[in-house]
Amino acid sequence: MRLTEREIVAVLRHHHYKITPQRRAVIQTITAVTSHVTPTAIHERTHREHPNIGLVTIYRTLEILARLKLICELHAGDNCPSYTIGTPEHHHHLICSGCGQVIDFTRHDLTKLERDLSAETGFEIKSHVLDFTGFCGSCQKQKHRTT
Amino acid sequence: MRLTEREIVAVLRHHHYKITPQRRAVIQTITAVTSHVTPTAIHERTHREHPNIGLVTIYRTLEILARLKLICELHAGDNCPSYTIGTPEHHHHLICSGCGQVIDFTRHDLTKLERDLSAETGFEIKSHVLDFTGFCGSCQKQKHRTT
DNA sequence: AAAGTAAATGAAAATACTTTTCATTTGGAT
DNA sequence: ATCCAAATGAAAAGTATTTTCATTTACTTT
Ligand SMILES: [Mn+2]
Ligand SMILES: [Mn+2]
Ligand SMILES: [Zn+2]
Ligand SMILES: [Zn+2]
Repeated sequence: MRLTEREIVAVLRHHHYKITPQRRAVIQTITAVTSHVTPTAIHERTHREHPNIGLVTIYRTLEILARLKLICELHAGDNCPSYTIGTPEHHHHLICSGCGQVIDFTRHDLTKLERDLSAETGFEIKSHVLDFTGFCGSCQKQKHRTT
Repeated sequence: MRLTEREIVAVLRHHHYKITPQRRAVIQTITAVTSHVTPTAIHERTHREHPNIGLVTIYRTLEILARLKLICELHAGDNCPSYTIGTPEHHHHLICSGCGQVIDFTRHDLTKLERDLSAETGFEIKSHVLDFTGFCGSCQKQKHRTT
């Protein structure tokens, strides 16, 4: 269900963005990683293979990918600075406050609520965010330990 | 339905926080304002009456109030830097991308979904965020204007 | 009422994150 | 092969937030 590097590149081409080695490298990093990661983390990973890619390029590339909805931007309560991942289709999140892991889920349809709210308030609703926060199994155990 | 300065002060007392003039001032500002505002905006407003309150104190006070769930922290997509307001009880948001206005609503119960997710993933779910984004009535009109 | 003390404050410095600027390079069209 | 707008990266600038630490103060204990 996740987009491949190929597909992402195709979308960029279609929007007349140039396919540079740097952009390819960022896309590779993102598609390779399964978790939500920060711009800095993406830079570090990409930097390994591509030693002189600048952090600025990471920011610029992420901005494009996010605008085209090719990646998912996450603003989680605590570690807010916008997070991203390689799962583009609409989904919701389950975030562990302990270890930071993020589980995506697609369950739950909010279109009815959306329609009702729209009718009541006159808003034209474009999108929504539904994120749950808590503690994953192993983080719960850790909390109960004395050491 | 919103907490009063009195009530907030009482909760702080109950948690053994000292009631300083600075904290009172911040609480006054927040309870007086009906919209979500940034730490800097809170500082500016509070500063008028209390000319030498430091921005640090605003941050520190907001952190306490948020932890005690006395204010609502908002991380909206675009203007992320954590926003706050004086409506403490659990609610959801309708955010206008045009003018930044935020409407709170309490409708929609997510406890069933929460229970299901918890059972499936083993997560102990503590809270959730449900925010809708779009354009309010007047911002839609503005978009359609030619000037 | 006075004293004592841990908590709170604010100025300044440190840190962190993100955007802007601009000279140089380069992808892809012609 | 040539051309040029788009892209890049180093550096600087702009913001946001946290830490440090000397000083003050709210509140408890006399
Ligand atoms: Mn996601
Ligand atoms: Mn709110
Ligand atoms: Zn965890
Ligand atoms: Zn609006």
